[in-house]
Amino acid sequence: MSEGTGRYNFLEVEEKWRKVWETDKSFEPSADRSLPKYYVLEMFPYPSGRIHMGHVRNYTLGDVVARYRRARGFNVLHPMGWDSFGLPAENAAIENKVHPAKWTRENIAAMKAQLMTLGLSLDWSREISTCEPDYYKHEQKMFTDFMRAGLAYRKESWVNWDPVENTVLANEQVIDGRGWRSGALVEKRKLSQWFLKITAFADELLEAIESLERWPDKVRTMQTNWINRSEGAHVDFSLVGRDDSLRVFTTRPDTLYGASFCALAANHPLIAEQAENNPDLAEFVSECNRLGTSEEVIEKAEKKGFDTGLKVAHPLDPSWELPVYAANFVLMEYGTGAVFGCPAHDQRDLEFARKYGLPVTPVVLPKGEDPQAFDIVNEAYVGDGTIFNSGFLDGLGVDEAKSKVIARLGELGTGEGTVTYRLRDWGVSRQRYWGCPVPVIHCADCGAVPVPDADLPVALPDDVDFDQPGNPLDRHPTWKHTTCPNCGKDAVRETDTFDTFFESSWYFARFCDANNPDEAFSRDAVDYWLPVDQYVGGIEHAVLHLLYSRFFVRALSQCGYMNLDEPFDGLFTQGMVCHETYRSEDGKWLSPVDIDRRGADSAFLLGTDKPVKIGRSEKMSKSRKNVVDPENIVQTYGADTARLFMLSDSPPDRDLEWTESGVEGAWRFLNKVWRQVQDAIGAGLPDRNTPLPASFSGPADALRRAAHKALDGATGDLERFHFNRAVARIRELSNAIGEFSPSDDSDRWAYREAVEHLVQLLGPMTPHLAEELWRALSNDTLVARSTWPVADPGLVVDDMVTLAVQVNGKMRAKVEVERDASEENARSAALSHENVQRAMEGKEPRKIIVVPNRIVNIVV
RNA sequence: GGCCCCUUGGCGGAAUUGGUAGACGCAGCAGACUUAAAAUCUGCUAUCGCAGUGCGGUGUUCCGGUUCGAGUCCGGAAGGGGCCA
Repeated sequence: MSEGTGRYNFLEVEEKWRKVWETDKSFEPSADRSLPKYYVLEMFPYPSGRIHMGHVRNYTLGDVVARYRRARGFNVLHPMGWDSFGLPAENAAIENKVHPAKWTRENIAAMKAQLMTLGLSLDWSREISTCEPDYYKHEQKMFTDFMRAGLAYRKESWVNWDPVENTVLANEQVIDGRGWRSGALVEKRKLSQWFLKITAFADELLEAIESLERWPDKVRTMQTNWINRSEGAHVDFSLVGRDDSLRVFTTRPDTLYGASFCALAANHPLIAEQAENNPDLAEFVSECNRLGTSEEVIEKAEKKGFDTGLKVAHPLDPSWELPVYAANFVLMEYGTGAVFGCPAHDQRDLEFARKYGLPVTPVVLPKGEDPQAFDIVNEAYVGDGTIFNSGFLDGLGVDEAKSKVIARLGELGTGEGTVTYRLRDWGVSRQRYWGCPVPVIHCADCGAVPVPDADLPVALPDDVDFDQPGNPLDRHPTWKHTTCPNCGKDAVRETDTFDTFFESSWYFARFCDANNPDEAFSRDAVDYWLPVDQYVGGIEHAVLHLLYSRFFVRALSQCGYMNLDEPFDGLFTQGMVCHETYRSEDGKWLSPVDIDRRGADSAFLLGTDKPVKIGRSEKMSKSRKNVVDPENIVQTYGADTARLFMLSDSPPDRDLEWTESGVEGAWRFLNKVWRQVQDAIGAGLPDRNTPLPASFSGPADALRRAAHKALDGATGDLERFHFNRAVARIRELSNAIGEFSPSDDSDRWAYREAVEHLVQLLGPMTPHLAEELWRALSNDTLVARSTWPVADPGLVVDDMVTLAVQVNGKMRAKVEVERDASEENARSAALSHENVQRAMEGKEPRKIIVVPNRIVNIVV
């Protein structure tokens, strides 16, 4: 404890207790599988080299849960690791000539040291790093098992190709048709790639969303939309003058009589066939390919088509012929890559029809419209209505017409009902070095052969250069040359690596048995620990990471690794950490460390009188320079202050505004608590085991009530992730303690009780200070290992309650009555109050509503 | 364009889920301690009126509704945000 200064010496104290926890192995879970378990996990970080405030918030929230659950008697697993494959390491290699492995390992060491200073209750004995062969060899095994189970397959696929980065981009990495990093115009290219069959679980993934009760609705909606199940039909249009037919997918078979053309994706096989003898069509196809595969870009682009000259016959009326177009808004990956256009009832089709002079025939009549007068001008009608202009479907509703037309198509053999999804199979191949090698050998005779288990891992070679663009694995002189495990002939290794979402799709399972050298994890370990009880992370992973992980537990279950429905039982998505932005007069962004804040709304460049413009609070980002380095905060105020501030004002799911004054407020509070406990000790607290006194003075009773109410309320708040409210209650207790001065032994007994509650409540939030004070109160245990106190219900509810009295709904008085007083007593207490009498102006009450322990409303 | 969410003092937010609006904190003001400052402590702080410690009016973005009673429920509008297009 610090001497002389009268202030809390956090530097000494925080380091001391971290060492104690480490020696004590306080955060390693018990191996006893009969204990109730609780698995708390925060999304593991990419090792960029330094932690940022977003990490501090994320890991503080998780740590509060972990420490609280431990105190509630759970066997808690709270691990940490590194999502350590990925592009930045390769970029560093290119820019700074440092090997990705070296760069990554150094970053991990630096970030780990920073994380250590936060006092997180992590079990570091389970630390994992996904770029190490002892991690990725297991996922290579999984992949070969997926191949054998038919869950991984290879196909030619159109991809977004970034010509500068020389790699495939995901749709979300394409912004306005350009690569998100390089800014280069993205091209469509056809590559042979590996896919994981996530669509095999589309229905299951969709239906199970309903069971994820402890997930935010927002995330559940986003996943539902992402999977986007749609019921519709496959319809076959026979090609005029040929023997084959064109299969289209539609969600609106009821509008088939409104068809005026068919449109095909530019890379539909039929278009490829036609383009061979049609250079103009071929040019159109390559123009479409330049658009990329992003749906958003495609949707925003001008709708263009190219008449192939082919005709198809209408499936319900063979004498009716429709033209066939290649179109830039139809995707080969969705449905069948072909649609029929019904301009009257689809906006895209309408724009297309207007452009190419195609007929627009309305077939759905909105309620109340006259069939003779109803006309489509600039807006397609997509709503409900009655079918008309449609032969045997006339007069039916949309849904009835759908089933009837599907039945008819079935009879005619020209179509059938079907279900499609927007969700597509997950392409996992990346043309990159710093990733997990795809464990496959290509043999001229045997094809793609999985690497046998005994040969795993397929480790990345260390001797690579990054002097040229493209994949260093591919141009490595020896690495890819090997022999076929089947026939023994010369063969080559796959040189692609996995998408880094692969590693993060199963890391939560590895943590259950992180040091298992033989298997990814033992069945026993995952059976006990999974699912994760509380997952905490950013909303940015609402779809991909979380959906892939949900897919993985299903795929792994199918392959016998585990038996699990869902990986994450509870999910919490925290808000961003924001800060004011500053700009100099010439418009340059300025960092908060260079700002001299004077008063509520003026600021100057530090050490000068140059005014600075204060901008609105935005997410901390390097580009706006509004970042505050956690390391500085921890050095200046200590980890507990940073943690407390993270928890104090804003609800965890909302954005948090980082303010210097708020941090100082948290720091002041910690010092106040420290002083309060010193004062209490100075007052001569009774020994810990002193029995409960028979009676208490009025102030002591009030203090005890404050302590038990704070405990009861804060416990409920912690259960419900209302950490900001829990902090408020703790401050209330501190305020009550500050007003108390003991005068006898029973007072001092109550004093100790209140102070101990305060310290224990702070345990999950400011653990270092809590340990220091707990020890100062002559406890020989650790708060980290202590049991959460239980509130005495008799002290949580008061004997007397204040009733609000309203007259005609307006608050007029407050009256004190006994808790659970009879309606009669409440009524007469209310009526006898002088303010109430005055407000009633001598009138007779017409009706009196009494809500026990809350309110009396007198209607006159 | 579609769907969803949000809007409470100068600021962050609270409100037992239909029952005392503004807990707790930040900022501010006043005071105590001090030679002084820092630190700390105390008080005030939605707003207007009557004149002072109480009483009354108004007040949860705006308009309307349901109800004895609405920040909370319903309908509409505005502004902000998110997701999908």
